[in-house]
Amino acid sequence: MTPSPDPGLPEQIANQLRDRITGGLLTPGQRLSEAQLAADLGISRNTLREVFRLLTREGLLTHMPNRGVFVARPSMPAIVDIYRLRRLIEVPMLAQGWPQHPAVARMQEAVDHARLFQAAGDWRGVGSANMAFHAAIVALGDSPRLMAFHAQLAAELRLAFGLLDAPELLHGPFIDQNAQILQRLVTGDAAGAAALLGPYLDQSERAVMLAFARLA
Amino acid sequence: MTPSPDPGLPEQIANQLRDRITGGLLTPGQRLSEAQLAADLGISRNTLREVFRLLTREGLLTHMPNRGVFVARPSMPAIVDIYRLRRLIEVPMLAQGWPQHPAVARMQEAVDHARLFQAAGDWRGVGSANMAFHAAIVALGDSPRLMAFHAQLAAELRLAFGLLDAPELLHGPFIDQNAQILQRLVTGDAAGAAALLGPYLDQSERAVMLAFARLA
DNA sequence: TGGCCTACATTGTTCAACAAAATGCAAAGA
DNA sequence: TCTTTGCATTTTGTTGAACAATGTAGGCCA
Repeated sequence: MTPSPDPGLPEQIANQLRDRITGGLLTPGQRLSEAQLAADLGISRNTLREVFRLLTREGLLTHMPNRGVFVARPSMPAIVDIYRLRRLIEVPMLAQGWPQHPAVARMQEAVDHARLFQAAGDWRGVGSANMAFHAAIVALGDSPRLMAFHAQLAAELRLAFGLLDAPELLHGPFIDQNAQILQRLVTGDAAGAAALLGPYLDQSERAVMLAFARLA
Repeated sequence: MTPSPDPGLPEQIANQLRDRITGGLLTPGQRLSEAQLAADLGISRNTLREVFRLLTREGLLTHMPNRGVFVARPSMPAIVDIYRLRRLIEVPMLAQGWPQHPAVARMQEAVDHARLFQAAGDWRGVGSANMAFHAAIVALGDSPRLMAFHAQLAAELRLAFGLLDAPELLHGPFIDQNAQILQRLVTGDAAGAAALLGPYLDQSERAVMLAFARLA
């Protein structure tokens, strides 16, 4: 996601925490104590603070002044917002996509990986491959800023996925749809591909909302 | 911009630095020494580091590992990218705008302020009012994430404005166009307003590019 | 029981120190 | 003279401890 020519320690720790959060080890709403977590991770409080800033900017943590940081709690409005923005971003980028673009290879790769993960029953892997597919769609647009923004949305969405069960319903139906979109794109029918993507995202949003409603 | 219920010290310092940068006190490409700047601002190195993280995320500073932070140098591709994203964001938000939305009042306010600043010959003020107008357009969409993203783009663009001369050419022509867009919106013609905005942004981009080319 | 007040715990910020990395300079060699 | 190697210096990266400021919890008193 990030081009990351920066093997800085805070970024490494941020990756660890990201995995813990999206992996469900940290439950949403949970408070993260600076002192204790710093000791757990073997880093200083100051460095951990920098990590918190990073993840807060990404929407994975919520920072309340003088009260501490908490694992973000995905809300219904947040999910609606994220899907609206995904439509706003991904559909035009796909529509102006061009078959020889390097990102197309990454789309193909994502489709293949998703199939492999599906065969192995690893639904979390399928979800990651799915997200990689959509990141590649945005990459078609060659806008570094838009890619970074979309990556943020994806991270926040993964947080929501993490606490939902029924991963098969969330990710399964989209493996073949991804393949269809990719096929239209490589045959030069970018408009047709984009036309598929809108309903695709609607369907995905409905699935998430349903699983989310079952929670509350 | 930021709802900012956080009067945190780093944010305050960040505002100061933002002003210094967009105000042209710091020249692009200039390196900022942690120790010296911390002493100048009367804060600790650690806190300054946090400020650097903030402004780096906003695109105003560039951070090179183990080398320090530098004032970002606006590039031609960056400007092209920013304007493309502004079109992608602002036009749809305006098109789905609705006359009773609270943000409309902020658009009106921005138009009025721009006129006042123009009368006073304060072109930098006009530029700020202009940006407030466009921020209000995005606010029509009621997406907090999109507003934050757009604010980032605006900050980066202000950096480019700061080092360009001819502010009258950059900001002057758009005062009346803002008023026209607003008028169409309040009369319920959101589509017409959006139709004006596209060419408007094209014209603005051309003006920036021209001034920028004169620099190099 | 309900509201206030005090003690405690946590965050916000600073300071001083050391390790790691990059920069600049100077000397040695071709 | 030009290049290259190595060293000293400077700057960043990270740590740990300290203190102030704020929020929280529990007990006390009416």
